[in-house]
Amino acid sequence: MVNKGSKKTKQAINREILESRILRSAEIIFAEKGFSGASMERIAERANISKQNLIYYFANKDLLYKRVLQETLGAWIDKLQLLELSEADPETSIRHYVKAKMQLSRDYPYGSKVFAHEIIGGAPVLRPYLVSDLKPQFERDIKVVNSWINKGFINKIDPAYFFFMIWATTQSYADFSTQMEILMGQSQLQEESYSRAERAVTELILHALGASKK
Amino acid sequence: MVNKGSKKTKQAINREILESRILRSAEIIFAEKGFSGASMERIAERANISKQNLIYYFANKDLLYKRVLQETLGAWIDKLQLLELSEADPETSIRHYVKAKMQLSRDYPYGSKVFAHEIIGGAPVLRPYLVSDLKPQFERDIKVVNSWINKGFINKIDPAYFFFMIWATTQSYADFSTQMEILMGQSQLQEESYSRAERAVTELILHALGASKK
DNA sequence: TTATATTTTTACCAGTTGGTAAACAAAACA
DNA sequence: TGTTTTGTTTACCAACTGGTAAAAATATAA
Repeated sequence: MVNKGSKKTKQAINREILESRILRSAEIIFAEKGFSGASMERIAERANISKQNLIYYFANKDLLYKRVLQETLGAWIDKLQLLELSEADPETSIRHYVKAKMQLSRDYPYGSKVFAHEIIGGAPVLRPYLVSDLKPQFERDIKVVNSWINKGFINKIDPAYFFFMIWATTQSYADFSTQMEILMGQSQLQEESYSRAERAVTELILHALGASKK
Repeated sequence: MVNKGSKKTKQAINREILESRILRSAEIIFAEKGFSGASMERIAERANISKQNLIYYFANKDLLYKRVLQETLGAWIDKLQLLELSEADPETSIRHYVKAKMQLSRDYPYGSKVFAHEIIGGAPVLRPYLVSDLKPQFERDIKVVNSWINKGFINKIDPAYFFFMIWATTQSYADFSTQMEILMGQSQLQEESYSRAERAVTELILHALGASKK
């Protein structure tokens, strides 16, 4: 009882910490094994608690999975809505957009992988969110790019293909990192290598659109 | 006994037909549910045989999974080795390369998805093949692209990023078809829509490289 | 301190699943 | 035709897994 104010009790704080520790563990296990391959036992193990204790915080696996997906999608939408494509300046807009997407791949590699598994599997859980959240945003962005085309700022190509290319390219740095590491002979994509990739991808995309000033 | 020659018995023929029917079923189920989520029961069901009968043809699930991956990777390598990037003519080479990759996405969407699940999950099974088969091919192709750069035919960018972009973009038409269908409001990517995508992707990539003659 | 709410542990189970063993059926061979 | 090889079905099970029930422990409030 009580505690109507804003002060958080020790319990509430610990709860938050533990919940986010669980979510991070779940993210990694789901990314590695997919929904079915991830066991509650292993997720709990990774979070250093018992399986039953995990179930105390997240009543069932579906719920935990949804939370992981929501957190990822939330982070993406937050970051990408901020930058609002500007009608006036394609190059700057695209630079920011690509940079933000690349940073998301770097900062949330596991969430990205869980998302990828989900979509590849037909989006059984995420479909409603894609329709209600992503689609409207997508349609707004399409309009902006169309205005660029009409003003002759960039090449004349259906904007949908343009976005698909950006998404695929940037997300592949999270989703297919394993393949990249094997091919480039690195144990992991280091910080420096990541910013080099960011620059390369940005230039490739600017050229693809014909938005580069050079 | 006997049958040292090349004539195939009815049994052998039926066996081949049934095995490929099983592999097609397995491909679809693995694509949809991932390795762990795919049950032998459901794969058998889809192939219209009993689970035990399935096990008669493929002794265990790991073996079946490996076969599905091998068939896909085999088809890819077959198609892509054929086209051998030509040192002389970047534009034609790239057009063929992109076209081949897009056709693979269209013709083997399920295999592509199984492959994606596998890589995203850390390539536990495919890693050796990536090292022994894909990496050497990759390194040969890198050299060709480098020669283009040195001759000033295309923009100066690390070829690795270039290939990652092509792969990500083309494969996304198989792997993320669900997302694309939701965003473009289509029940499936139709034939016509696919060839439009092929043209768009080709132009985007040619521009990205600065290999377009226009 | 005592009562209450929260958290953790212990014990357990029903459903699913990959796989084995063996009986049974059908085709190919001699 | 009888025999052997190949293919299919039936019966079954051990291991794993998500989840329930409830007891035990710990922290918070009065």
